[in-house]
Amino acid sequence: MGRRDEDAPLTGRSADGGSSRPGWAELAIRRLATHSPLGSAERAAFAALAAQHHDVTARDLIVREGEPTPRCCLLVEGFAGRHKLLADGSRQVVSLHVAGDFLDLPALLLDAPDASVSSFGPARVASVARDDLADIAESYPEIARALWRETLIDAANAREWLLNIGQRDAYARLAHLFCEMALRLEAVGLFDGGAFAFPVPQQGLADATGLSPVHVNRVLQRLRADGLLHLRGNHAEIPDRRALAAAGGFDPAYLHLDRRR
Amino acid sequence: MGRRDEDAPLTGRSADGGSSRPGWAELAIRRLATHSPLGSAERAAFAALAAQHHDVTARDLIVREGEPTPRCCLLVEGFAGRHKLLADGSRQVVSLHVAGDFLDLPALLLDAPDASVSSFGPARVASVARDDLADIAESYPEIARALWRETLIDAANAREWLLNIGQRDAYARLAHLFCEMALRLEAVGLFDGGAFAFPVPQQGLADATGLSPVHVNRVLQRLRADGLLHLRGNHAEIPDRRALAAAGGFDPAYLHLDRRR
DNA sequence: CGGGGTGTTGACGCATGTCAAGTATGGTGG
DNA sequence: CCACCATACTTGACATGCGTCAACACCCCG
Repeated sequence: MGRRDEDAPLTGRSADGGSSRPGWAELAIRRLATHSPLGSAERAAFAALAAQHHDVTARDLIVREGEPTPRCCLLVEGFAGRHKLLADGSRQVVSLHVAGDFLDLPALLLDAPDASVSSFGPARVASVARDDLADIAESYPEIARALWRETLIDAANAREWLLNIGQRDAYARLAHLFCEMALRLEAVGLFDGGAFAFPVPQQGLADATGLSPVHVNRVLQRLRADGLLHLRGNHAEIPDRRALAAAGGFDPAYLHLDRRR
Repeated sequence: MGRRDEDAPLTGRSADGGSSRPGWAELAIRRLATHSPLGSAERAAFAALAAQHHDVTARDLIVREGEPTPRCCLLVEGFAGRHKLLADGSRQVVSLHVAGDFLDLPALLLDAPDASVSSFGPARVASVARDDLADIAESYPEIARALWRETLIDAANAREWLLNIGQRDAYARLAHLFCEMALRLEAVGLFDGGAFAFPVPQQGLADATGLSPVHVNRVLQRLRADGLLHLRGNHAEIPDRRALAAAGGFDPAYLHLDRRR
C-alpha cells in the first residue's frame, strides 16, 4: 500500500538549479554544440531557462509512455533507458542514455512520448518547462535547428539499432552496443582509459538487444574470455577497442559525434 | 561493361512537373497537413519550389547511404524501402515507404543520409533542391516545424520497428507490419476495401523483419491459412483487420495519423 | 522460348529461448 | 556487526523457432 513509485513519474527529491554541478543549460549547450553552431545569444537564452533537478533511484520511472509531459528532461548523471512495453510484459529498450543526453525531445512537438524512460541505477535529471523550451526554439531559429538535428541523430541511432538487432548475432550485437557506449561516454568525458561505470544489469542488456538474459550472460562470458570486454558489477572495461569494434562491425558515423576530431 | 544502375542513384527518366498527376508540392502539403497546420503562405511557398520527377524501375537505387544528396525526394507512386547494409551483405530494411512519403528528410540537416533508399517495383519519385527546401524552412517557421514533426514521426516508426523485431515472434512481426501498411495506405487512399497493391517481394519482407525469406514464406502461409492475410504476387488482402491487429499486437498511435478521425 | 526474379517445399542443424536451481552481492535494519 | 532480503549473476539440461541448403516450380517479360 502507499503510492508506488510507478504511479508518479519524477517523484524523486527535487531542488532548483542552485547546485555547483553543471545544470540543464550548460549540459544542453555542450551537447548541441557538438553538432550545431550556437551563438552567445542562443547560449544566453538557454541559461535563462528555469530548470529543476531531480534525484532518482534505480529503476525509477522518469517519463511515462503516452502521458503528455509538461517538462523536458535531460540526464545530468547516471544511466537511463527508453523502452516500450508489449502486452505480455516483454520490454524493448529502444535507446540507452548517458549524462548529457536529452530524454524526451520528441515530445516537444508530438503530443505525448511514445516510449517510457527509466533509470538504471541512481541518476540525476534536470528539466525545463516544455513551453519555455518551445518558446526559445521559436525565437531563435538556430536553437530550433540544433534541437531538430539532435532528434535526427536520435533517429539515426534507432535505425542503427534496427540493423544491430535485425541482422547481427548475439555476440556482435553486444559488442556493437558496448562500442557505442564507449564512444558516447568518451564524448562526455566518462570513458577513462578503457574503463567506465556501467550500472545496466544483464536484464537491461537483454531488453536492449532482444535477447534473453541468460543468453546475454553466456555471451558476455565469451566476450570476456576473448579479452574484448570485462563486465563486473557496475564496471565495464574494454582492453582493445579496435578488436571490439571489429567483432561488432561497428562504424561510428551514425553517432554524428564531434567532427572536429 | 556499361554503367550499372547501382553506380548512379536517380538515373531514371526525368521530367519536370508539367504532368497532370499530383507533384511534389501537392503531396508534401497533403502529408504535412495531416499533422501540422499550414497556412496559405506556406502552401504557396511549397508550390513555388521547382520540382523534378523521375521514373524508376524495380530494385533501383534512389538514395545512397553516406553520399550527400543535393535533392530531397518524395515518393509519388509505388513502394520503396530504406535500408542499411552489413559487411557480409545482409540487409536491414529500416522503413517501408508508400506514395506521399518523404524519403530522405534527415539529410536536410545531417551531412549525408544514413541509409540507402531503393524501389520495390516500378515507382515515381519527385524531388526538389535541398537548399530550396532548407530556404523555405528558414523563412517559414511553420514549415520547419512541420518538417521537424514529420522526422519525429519517422523516428517513432523506427522505435516501433525495434519493438517489433526485438520482441515479437515471426508471426506477430509480419502481422504487425501489414497492419501498419494497411493504415498508412488507407491514409493516402490506396487501401481499397481490404485490398491493396503490394509489390514487396518476400525477400524484402525478410529484410524488413530480420527473418529469412523461407521463414517469411512459411509464416505467410500460416497467416493465409488462418484467414488473416492473403498475399499473392503483388496483391495483398486483409479480410479482417481487427483480427490481424490482434495477432500483431498492433496499436496505431505511433503512426500519428490524422487525429481528426 | 528462355531466363532472371520469384515463390514453395523438405530435411536438417544451430543459435537462442526456457525452466529451474543455486550462488553471489549489497544495502538495510536490528 | 550480523542477519536478512531483494536484486543480480551463474550454470546445466532441454526445447524450439528459425536459419541454411538445396532443389524445384512458377511467371512474367523480353
